[in-house]
Amino acid sequence: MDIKEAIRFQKNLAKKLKLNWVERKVNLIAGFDATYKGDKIIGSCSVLSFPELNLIEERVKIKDITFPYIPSLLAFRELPVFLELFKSLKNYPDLIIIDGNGIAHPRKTGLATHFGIILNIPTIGCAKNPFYPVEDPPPQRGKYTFMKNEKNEIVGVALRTREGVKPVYVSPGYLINLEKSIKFILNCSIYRIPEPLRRAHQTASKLSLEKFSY
DNA sequence: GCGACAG
DNA sequence: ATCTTGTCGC
Repeated sequence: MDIKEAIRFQKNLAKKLKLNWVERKVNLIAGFDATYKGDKIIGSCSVLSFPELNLIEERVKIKDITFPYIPSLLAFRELPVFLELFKSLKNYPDLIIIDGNGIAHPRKTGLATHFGIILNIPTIGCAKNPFYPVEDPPPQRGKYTFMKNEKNEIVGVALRTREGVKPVYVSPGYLINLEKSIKFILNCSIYRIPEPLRRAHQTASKLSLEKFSY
């Protein structure tokens, strides 16, 4: 898969995009994150109960890096590890939060959206930095400002998950709308980063510190 | 052509 | 993302 093929793949993938949330009970939410160590990528997944946010299951997986980091093509770098992690889960999550963007992406197929379409599961993108410029929201928890793409369409928000702390950048991934995405991210957040993601990140970075991690 | 640009 | 410990402050 080269760059041109990847972009073509995304354009085709975008045809399958759906953002309708089917109302139902959410009991398990999983977070997926990745960190890097030399020529390896360490993927991690944490499954938490909702709304209690207790850790139910956790998986980690180390693989060789097979694609460079190119903005807008992050999925081709991180998705392989995530797919393996997902298959290894014994507890099937009702919703997934991904460290990255959903439709806040030039072709509306950020990592979270790509992931959701491939696995046919609801996903939300939650990034630590914005893909598009966005105004900072008021300092109170729960406040947000809209993020627009190059066509001036609203594709996400800068959301304050904690009083006076830098916001996170939320965009729907697949099978969920923006309002529900905001609601779930807020209900999962104790600190700045929503718990499922925070736990996955902790586990991945902890493993990357091991002397022998292959 | 130049600068921007998730992890 | 990564190179990296302690420290100041709510």
